[in-house]
Amino acid sequence: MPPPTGTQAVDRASTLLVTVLQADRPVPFAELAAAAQLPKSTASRILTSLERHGLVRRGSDSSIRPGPVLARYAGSGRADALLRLAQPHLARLGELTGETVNLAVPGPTAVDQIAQVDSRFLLGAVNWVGRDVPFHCSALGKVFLAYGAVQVPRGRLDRRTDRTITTRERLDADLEGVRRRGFAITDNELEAGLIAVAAPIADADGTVVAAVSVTGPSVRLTGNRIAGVGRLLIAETRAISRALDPAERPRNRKVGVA
Amino acid sequence: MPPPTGTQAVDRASTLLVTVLQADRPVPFAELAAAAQLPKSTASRILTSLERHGLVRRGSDSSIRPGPVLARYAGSGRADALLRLAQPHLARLGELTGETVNLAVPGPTAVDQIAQVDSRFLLGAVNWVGRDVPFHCSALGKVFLAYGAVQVPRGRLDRRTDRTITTRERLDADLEGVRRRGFAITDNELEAGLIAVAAPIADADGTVVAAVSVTGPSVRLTGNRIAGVGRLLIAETRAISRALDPAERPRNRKVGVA
DNA sequence: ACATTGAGTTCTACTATGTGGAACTCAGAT
DNA sequence: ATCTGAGTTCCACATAGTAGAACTCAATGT
Repeated sequence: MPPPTGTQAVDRASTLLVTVLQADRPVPFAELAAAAQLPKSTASRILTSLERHGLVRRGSDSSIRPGPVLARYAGSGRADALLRLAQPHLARLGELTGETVNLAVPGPTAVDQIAQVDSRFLLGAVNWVGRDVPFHCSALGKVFLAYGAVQVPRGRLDRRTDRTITTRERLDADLEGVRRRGFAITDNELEAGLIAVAAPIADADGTVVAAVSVTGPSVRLTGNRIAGVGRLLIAETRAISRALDPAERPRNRKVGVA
Repeated sequence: MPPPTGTQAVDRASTLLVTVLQADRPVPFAELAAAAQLPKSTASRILTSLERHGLVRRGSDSSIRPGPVLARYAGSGRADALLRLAQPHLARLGELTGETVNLAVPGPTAVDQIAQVDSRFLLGAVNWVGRDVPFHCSALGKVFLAYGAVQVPRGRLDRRTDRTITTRERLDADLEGVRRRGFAITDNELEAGLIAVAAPIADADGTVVAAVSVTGPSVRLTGNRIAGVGRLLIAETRAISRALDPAERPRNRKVGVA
């Protein structure tokens, strides 16, 4: 199912930009064009536009890196308050559990990861930036579903393992459980051997805007340990929600035409 | 002179994205479309694409804010090393001079501002994010010209005041002076009553990649004070260049196709 | 010194793609 | 219940983007 609505050029530009942003160092032009599967002429043209707007910068060796507009944005403060506020809490969860901790927000069609604290163990969840994690079979996704941050996707519920929930009724029942408990669990539903627990972060209005998860292998995250992790998660996510409260109001200041 | 090379859609998308990044809070959709001078249908379509790629996010009230990809980029470290390293030095320059301090990189056609420390006085340079500051009549621009970070623009040299340098010969002479002194000066050349002093930041190879300026009104930045500011600038920019050195090497790690 | 290769930009003819007005939907006001 | 405003979807048209080929420039080899 390719993009339903027509915007090829912008999609391509976005792909290029995202690739540059996710690479951890300047991306050589050729590699970038290849990664985006674009003929070099097209890639060149699009990058010229992005450069004009300061979104990318070409080094003297003509490798591509994030541009001044992004540096400025990243540098000074207004970068998502969420991450700054959440960071210490994520770190603490990492300390306490030793497992992989993730912060995510609801994307249009899948869970969007924002930050990750890596597991202390050798066997742990790898970094999944850019992977497509569906709502119905991830702990983070279930949190978003349970608290109405996203709608249950139309169409068939993808089966990822033999334990994946694929019917609406069973999913609804599970989500009810999430709301009762205050945290969501996925137990071998996304990938065999993988267990995750997640709890919601709400803004001042009580709207769920993000979620935090703890993920590990089923050999470590067993029975009652899950309940304990759940309790920790609730404590930390509540703290984050509280921290989020007083901020996030002002909507003054008009946008200039430059 | 509209964009010479053809890329309307990407230009429009960039404008939208930049606007969102520069606003200090979520931008209401209508305002955004207006700022970019786009019919709402077009704006909507483009934003849908940007959202698909996680570059923007639409709040429940459908105001637009930077998306998870940007939050992630901003949040975790790889945001321009330059700014992080320079920040304390800029702050110190602000302390010592009391004047407006700017960090900038060479853009394709003009000086690209990255960060600013505001003047302690009431009369000082305002924030000029997004303004078009030409190379030949700004201190920062002259630094880039003098050290070959950009070429002297073809075509007529724009006259901004009666003291603006508009001939190649006089500009070359001035740039020679910049190289001799180690810092550049603009005295009433960009705007009446405005004086700026700037010095270069070089990377490990000695290539000039950025510059720092101190800007103030001619009533305060007089004669010998300029020399003193120049000396301060050189000291701090040297320190930044040195700090920049050991980093910025690794160009391993391939870019995945996601 | 001259040919060779490779990386990136510019050119150009073709048509696929993006455009924007109008119609539509939805939510909140009156 | 009707209106108003905000945003999304639709659709016929032509503008704007596409990709191959030609071109430029630099680096490398003989």
